[in-house]
Amino acid sequence: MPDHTPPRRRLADDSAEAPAIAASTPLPAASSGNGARPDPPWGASVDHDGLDGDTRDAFGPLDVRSDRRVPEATVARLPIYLRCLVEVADAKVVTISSERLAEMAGVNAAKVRKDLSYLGSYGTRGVGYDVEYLLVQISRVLGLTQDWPVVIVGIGNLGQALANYRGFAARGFRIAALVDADPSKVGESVGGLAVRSLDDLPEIVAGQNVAIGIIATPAGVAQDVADRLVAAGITSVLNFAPTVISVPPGVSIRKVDLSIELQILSFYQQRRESGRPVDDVPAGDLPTAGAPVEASEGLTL
Amino acid sequence: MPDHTPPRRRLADDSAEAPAIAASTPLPAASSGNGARPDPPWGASVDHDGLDGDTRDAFGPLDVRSDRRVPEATVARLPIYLRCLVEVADAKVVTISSERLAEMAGVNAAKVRKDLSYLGSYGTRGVGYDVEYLLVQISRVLGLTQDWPVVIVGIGNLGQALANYRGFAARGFRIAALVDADPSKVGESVGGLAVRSLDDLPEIVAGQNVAIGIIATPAGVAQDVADRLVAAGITSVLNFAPTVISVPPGVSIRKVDLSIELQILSFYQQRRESGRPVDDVPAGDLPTAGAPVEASEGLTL
DNA sequence: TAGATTGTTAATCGATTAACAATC
DNA sequence: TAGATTGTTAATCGATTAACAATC
Repeated sequence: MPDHTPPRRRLADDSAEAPAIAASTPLPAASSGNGARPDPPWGASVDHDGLDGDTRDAFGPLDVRSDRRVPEATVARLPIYLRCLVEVADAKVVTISSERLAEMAGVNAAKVRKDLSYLGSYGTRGVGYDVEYLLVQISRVLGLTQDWPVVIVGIGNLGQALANYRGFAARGFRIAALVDADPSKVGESVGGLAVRSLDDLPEIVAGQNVAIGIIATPAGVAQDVADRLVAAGITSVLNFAPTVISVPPGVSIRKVDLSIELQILSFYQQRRESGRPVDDVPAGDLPTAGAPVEASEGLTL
Repeated sequence: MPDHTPPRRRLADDSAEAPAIAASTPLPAASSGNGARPDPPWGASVDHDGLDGDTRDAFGPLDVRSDRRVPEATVARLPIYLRCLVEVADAKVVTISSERLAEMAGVNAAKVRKDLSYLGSYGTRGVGYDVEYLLVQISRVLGLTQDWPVVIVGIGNLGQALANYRGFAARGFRIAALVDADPSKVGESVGGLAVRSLDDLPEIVAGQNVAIGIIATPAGVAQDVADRLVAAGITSVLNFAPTVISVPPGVSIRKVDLSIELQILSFYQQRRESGRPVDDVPAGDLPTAGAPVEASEGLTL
């Protein structure tokens, strides 16, 4: 069986610029022993970007760019792989094949290999991927080796639920502050934090170096809140308000829209009920999965 | 200016099989007068599916299938368009151009036209789309002309927030029941509903004809809950638990994963901070939008 | 060596978008 | 008629996936 040797690394390394792996506990993985990651022979083979051939791509074959472009769809799947890896690491599994990882993540094995290949050559042919090592690499690529303070704006039902959500802290997203426009809410304690005024935003963002803002307000004020967040220096926004908001270039935005998800389900449900062909099962953010995952992580959502 | 006449309809109509437009109030739009929709001349031009040519598609040109295939990406955008239309309808605007709708939805105008063309020819050249009419058509396609009872499983922080979320009912998703496995929670009242036992699931689903289930439990029990939902007869699942769950074919599943969204933001944030080229701004479910939407709908999320 | 499994290629598919004829 | 705007085409782009040579 697999005579496991630490995987070689082929791509140019960008860890020089990347933040050092923090001693804090950014990942659940930290508790499952990621200090013991294999120590691969750095620079064993100093070759270029691996793109040799007719691939339609802007990189010339000599362009050793540390910032390999990672497709958007791949970025969105990396957190899933990470979660699966944490799970198998907790079970003390040392190596994992793309096949098994794919099964757990609910995707195609070829997709897993392709996705991971954007990060570098972290597998070993005939063996698989070293779980701990891959886990650390994905964490690094995702920027999870550092702590990200976040601010939540809008402390209604959802804001409070988010403030109490343990899964954020468990993944290195520390809630730095809760903010609300309603004076009657300011000062109230939620999840161990005192709610602060919307006017304190600039001070909070600057003082605690907050880069990520979460909008959990009613739709009507979401754009205004977004503007204030951006003005205060926030450059990543997660929007839960059921409205489209716009941000200037250079600011990232993602949205989570509860009603929209239900409406999408409604579409496919209706098709089924009216006896239509229902070509494909619908459309998760990720496909329907195929694995009997027996999840661990004691999250009390 | 636009001499507005009711838009013609070109595609084969499938309203024969589709549920009748309910008299209930499935949409906020109901309150803005959608009873007054224009009455287009049905069957004016009886033509086929419009797919004539070399498009790689399974439909033969003579195959008048009522169930036009709507691309997944389009389905995911229809709820956004709908929301924008409700907003302009409330402002008593009668027609809207693809350009304006695109601006509001934060997408490309060509995309709006292409998306809407999958539903039929509901616009009028030189004029635009009749707001109320388009609104009704999108609602119908999405299955929002009927009421969808939903059951929420897991009444923790998030489950309670969801139970109190007014946006669901406002869009025709009636919360039929709240369910939890914890006996100490059963009987408790949340958002005006008594929490029921997980064991009551079959009875609830059958008795109230529930098709959609929402999982808001910890990851560890999510798969088991999904299995029970499916066994009880649920065929659409919205999963908030941070784990991949699998369901049999014929059951739809979508997921909302809070931590994953933050991790994706972290990726792009890190790229920016480390002075990388940051080719593209990241990756919302929908793009970054471009419109100063001043939202209405008084949702108290 | 034989078996296993990666990393990459290339085919294919689906989604996006500019452009423009159709037509109000 | 002139201006506006749709609906559709076709080019392009990005994502998926089977297949297989490389190699452990």
